This record gives sequence, structure tokens and C-alpha cells, in this order.
Amino acid sequence: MIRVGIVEDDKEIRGAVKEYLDDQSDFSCSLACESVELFMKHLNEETLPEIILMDIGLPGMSGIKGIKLIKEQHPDINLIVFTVYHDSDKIFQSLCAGASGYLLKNAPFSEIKQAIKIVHEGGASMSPQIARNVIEFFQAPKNKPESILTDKEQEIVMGLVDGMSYQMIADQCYISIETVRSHIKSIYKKLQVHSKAELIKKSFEGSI
Amino acid sequence: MIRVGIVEDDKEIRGAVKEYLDDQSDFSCSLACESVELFMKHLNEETLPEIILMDIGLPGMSGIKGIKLIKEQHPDINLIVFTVYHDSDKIFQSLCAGASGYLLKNAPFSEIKQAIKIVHEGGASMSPQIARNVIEFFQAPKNKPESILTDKEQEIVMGLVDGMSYQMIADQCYISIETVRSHIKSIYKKLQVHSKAELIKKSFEGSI
DNA sequence: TGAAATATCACATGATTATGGGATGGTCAA
DNA sequence: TTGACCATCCCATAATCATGTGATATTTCA
Repeated sequence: MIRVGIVEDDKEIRGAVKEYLDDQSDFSCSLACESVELFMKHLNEETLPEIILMDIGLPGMSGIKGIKLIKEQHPDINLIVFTVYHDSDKIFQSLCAGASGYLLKNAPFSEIKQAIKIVHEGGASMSPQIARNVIEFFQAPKNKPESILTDKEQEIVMGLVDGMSYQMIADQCYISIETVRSHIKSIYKKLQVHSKAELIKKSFEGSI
Repeated sequence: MIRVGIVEDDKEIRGAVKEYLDDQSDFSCSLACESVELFMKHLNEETLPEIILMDIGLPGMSGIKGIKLIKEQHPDINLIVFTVYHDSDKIFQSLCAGASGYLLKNAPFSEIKQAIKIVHEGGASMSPQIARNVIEFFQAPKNKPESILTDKEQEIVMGLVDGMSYQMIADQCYISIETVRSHIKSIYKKLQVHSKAELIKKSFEGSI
């Protein structure tokens, strides 16, 4: 018997999911609330779930914050996001906050059930569309849109990012420090930055 | 009818999967080879698949390189990794190379079929265990081992990372620039760095 | 309680950076 | 062949940074 909690503001959905889970022989819904605040208030030994289905767009505290909060206080509980949002931002924020799954609300009951089982067994579950988003996260950095910087300029950026001074870069590239300066001037102009710090930041953000 | 390719060095497995797919009414295995080299050699209009099941541990060219190669030459083909490896390294390398799915070899035929369908519809599919690994990638950086920096110091680091000058940070924190300098001195000492550049780099690497 | 850590400030000096001028020669495509 | 880039160099100046040597007040914790 897997004990499941639900945080979902839509009464209809909350009720339907709860009813469905309670109908299953191997599930029970131990606590279903419309907000994180209420959920935390009613959370006790009696109602403690193993898995929580968590909506994100909630009145009061957001689901993302809710995930963080619950994970801090009950690290053993696994959370599955259950939402209509499928933008990368929400997905990554949820995962970073500690979610172990991400279901879209159009998922059929059977998929919800399946996801809960998987997470309960120590796996993770995502709707295919979400998985695609997540996977593209790893691939995106690859297709770096042809940098507007020339080869030499990129080489110099790499040096700066590695913490080298102009002089060190000059030595490494067998050019004079004046040339390094000159390149950096045009790099700054192209990227619209005005300091090494900004440049390094942009570089790490993958915007080069 | 979804056309599927297989790259898998184990003859038994290759044969079994091919047979299974060919038995399905909505699948056909258009090409099954034991290495990337052979696969590329026999790849033509006739044999062109929409989805490829790709082993990683292959004789000759590795599956990872194979994924890159195939994606470069045929960007429309989607690849699903099919392997025994479940270590993060292999997973991330595969995803970065361009894979749209990652199945473990213990997956039942039905899961393989399901995964191919999902990927064919534009989604991505991972075995639950793999999904867990991927998700933990996002959560790992969270457990940053209690920074040795004090709150104030961290605040200043954030400023520097955002490209602010000492003076700007001083203004923002309502302290004098001398104090900023002082904090930065101890930050540098603690982190064993000697320039903004190195500090920002460390910060982005998550080693703070 | 008393030492250690933290947060705040000051002054000084040399190094490095940011930014503005220019100049020369090479490549490549219109 | 002309103009648009690119890579290379030089000079100059003001701002900023790295680092040192202090000092004082508060907080923390053993």
C-alpha cells in the first residue's frame, strides 16, 4: 500500500485523483489539500505520505517553494509535479527544487498510477514531452549558434575565462599584449560587455 | 509503419529485437548491424530508418561517436540508446551526443516498443532508473557543501559574478568600498584564488 | 569569560584593465 | 580592385584591482 498525498487547488481534479487512488487496492490517498500551507498544517504521523502529487500553480505558496520546503523537512518523501506547465523554466525549477517526477495534467490516470509506482521503486518518471525538454537541455549547449567571435577571439576568451592575465594570454598565443588588448576591445564591442567579469559570465551562460 | 534501425553487436539480441519488431504490425526493422561502421555503410534510401536503437559498447567506433556521426549526417533520425551501462558518464555523453532516449537492456520488449512510439511522436523516453540519474544531475548542485564563505562574503561574490565593480557592490550593500576590499581579500584567501576571473570561474563551477 | 571569527573602515602602492586613439599587412568576396 | 574583415602592433590615460598593514566593534562559541 503506497500512501500518496495531493496538493492541488482545483477541487474537481483533487477529488477525482483522490477517488481514483483510493479505489486502487495498492494505493491510498492519505492527505489532499488545496495549498502547500494547508498541506503542511495537516501533515503529521497519521497523514504522512510516501509520495506527493504537487501542483505548481497554487494560491499562496508556489508549488516550487512547496517542493523545497517539504524536501527540507521530509527528505524521504518523493514529489511528483502534476501541472499544466510544460515550459523549461518551470520544469528545471521543479527538478532543482527536488522533484522526482513531472507529469502533465493531461496524463491519464493509468500514467499517474504508473509514475507513482516507478518513483516509489526509486526511479523517476516524466511525461515524454517533459523528458524531451530535459534531454534538449543537454543538447542545446552543443548547437552553439556560430559564435560571432573569430577563432582568435574565442581563444582569448578561453584564456580570460581560465583566469589568465592579458600578458599570460599574449605569451601563450605568441602575440603581443597590445594585440590581446585589441582583440578584447572588439570582443567587448561585439558582446556589449564592459569588463572581464561580464564576459566570463556570458561565456558560462553559453551565450557566446 | 515506423522504420527502425538497430546497431548492436550481440547477435542474439540483435536478432531477437529485429524479429520482435518485424512481428509488430506497425513496426519494421529496416537495417540491423553489429557496428556503426557497417551500419553507415549499408545506410541508404532503401534502408533509411526513422528511429535507431543504438548500443554503446561496440567494437570499432563507440556508440557515442556513432550517435554524433549519424545525427550530423541525418539530423531527422532519432536515436535511442540501448545498453547495459547506467553510469552517469555514459548517460550524459549519449544525451549530449544527441540521443532522444535511453533504455537499459533489461527492458522488456513492450517497453522498447513503447519507447520507439514515444520518440516517434516527438517525445523522449528513458528507463526510470536513467530518469532518476538525469534528474539528480539537476539536484546535485543544490547540495553545495556548506560554503565556507560567510553570508556577506557570498553576497559580494554574487555581485562580482554579476559583473559589478567594488564600488557598485559597496553601494548596493551600504558599506564602504574598503569593506568590500577587505571581504574580497578574505574570500580570495579562503578559496585560494588571486583574481576576479578565477573567483567567477569557481563560482560557476559550483565549487563555492 | 575570553579567544576566534566576522563585519566594518582607512591608507598606500604597484599591477592590471578598460577604452580611446591610430597603423600595417593579409584574405576574401562582390 | 576595392572595401570589409581580420590579426597584428604601438601609445596614452583613467579607472579598477590585488595586496599589504593596520584598527575597532560585534558575534559566536568553547
